[in-house]
Amino acid sequence: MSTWIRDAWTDPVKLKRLSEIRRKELRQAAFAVLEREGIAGATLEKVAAQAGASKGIVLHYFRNKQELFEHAMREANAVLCQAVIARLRRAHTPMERMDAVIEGNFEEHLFQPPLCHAWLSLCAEVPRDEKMARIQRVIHARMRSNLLSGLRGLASPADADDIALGVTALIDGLWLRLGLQPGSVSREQAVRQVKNYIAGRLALRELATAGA
Amino acid sequence: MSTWIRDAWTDPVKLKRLSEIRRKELRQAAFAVLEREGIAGATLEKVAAQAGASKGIVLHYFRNKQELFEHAMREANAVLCQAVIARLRRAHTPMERMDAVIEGNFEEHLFQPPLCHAWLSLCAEVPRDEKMARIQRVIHARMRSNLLSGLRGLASPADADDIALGVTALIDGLWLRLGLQPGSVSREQAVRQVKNYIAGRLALRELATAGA
DNA sequence: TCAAGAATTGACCCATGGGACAATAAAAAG
DNA sequence: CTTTTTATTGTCCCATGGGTCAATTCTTGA
Repeated sequence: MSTWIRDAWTDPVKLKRLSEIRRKELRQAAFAVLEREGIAGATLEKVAAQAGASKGIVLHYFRNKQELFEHAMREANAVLCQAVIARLRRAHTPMERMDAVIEGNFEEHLFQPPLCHAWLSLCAEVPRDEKMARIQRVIHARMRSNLLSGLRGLASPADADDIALGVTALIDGLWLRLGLQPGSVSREQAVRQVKNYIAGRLALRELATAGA
Repeated sequence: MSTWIRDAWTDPVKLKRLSEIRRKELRQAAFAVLEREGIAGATLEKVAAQAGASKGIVLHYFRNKQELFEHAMREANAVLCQAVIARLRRAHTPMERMDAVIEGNFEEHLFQPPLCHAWLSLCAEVPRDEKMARIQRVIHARMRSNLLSGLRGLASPADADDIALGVTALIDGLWLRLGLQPGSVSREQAVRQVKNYIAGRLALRELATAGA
């Protein structure tokens, strides 16, 4: 029997067939419930029902409610992340890398109110859940690093840092807008918005150096 | 005995002395609990305890939990709003108006993680609470209008609209960042970030018209 | 000073939710 | 074909939380 360790929540491969599949189903069910009910209304029974199973099974695979939703957060993040990664692979110039991040963050089928609602509910728990906070930090760090890999070719290190912060904030803000007022911002608008932000900041930079 | 009518939820005039004061205390207590516990952990008993009263009194003043937190949202918003209004009164040029909105949104004593956490929790409920959604729309509309009152003097109507959206999103995003990683963004950074965004967008505009 | 009405409390009810567990079905291993 | 593990269920328990209510204390206006 071979040995492998992938990561904490995708471990044994042989066991994966059943055990890991169930876990994934349950994570996804948890997320779906979150979309509909929010964190306050998300109950183990509802998650079980959503997955077509019994409440007992949920607690068989996850120590408790908290752990379940932490895994749901990882799951959701993984999906979001995948979209960006895929695009990054096709990007070569710095600008292409930026665009990959931007457009990956606003993929048509992801940039939707329900996903945003669930995400919001999870974010709202971050301050009280150290594990979630850690996940959140990782997400942000990766986002930042993806952006910097492009930005470093376009601006000074200090500016790159600053612009990266602005871009992440702007992206989050646009998602929030979508969640709070579905339909108030389209995918195209969002993408354009971020691209304009970057173009504007870079233009400022040019003006400053050229005009000086 | 003087008379006043403030607004819909501060109605009866004589009753205000006691009734309205308690209501305010309870709204604030509700908000304080939200800061600590999030929406999932916010219970009527905790709110009562926070206010130094009994659970019964909470339901004496508010029909139910939902209504209580809707009022808490109004309360919080009113505070935020006041900060901007005060600064707007002292602003006269378009640019000053923009700065008033920006700096008002990042006042030192308001731009703090706990406030942000509570706010996040409320936002997470918006999709399932029509009243909250309405409050949210009002908040956003006012913010937008405040921004446009300055922006109209600085850009074309279409650009003004677009920049206003960007600014609100950026502000929200910076708040979110603060909530998710306390200490990761200072008030000064936030203000600078938004001002740079505006400057950049306006610079783009100039380049486009000048270069054409 | 007294009556009407508000403020406030604590006890109570009931539904729900998280979690433990024993019992059973299904697989896997031998 | 057994034995041992794993999957899965349904039941049970208990704490908690929202909401009602009657009873009591306070205000206040006449």
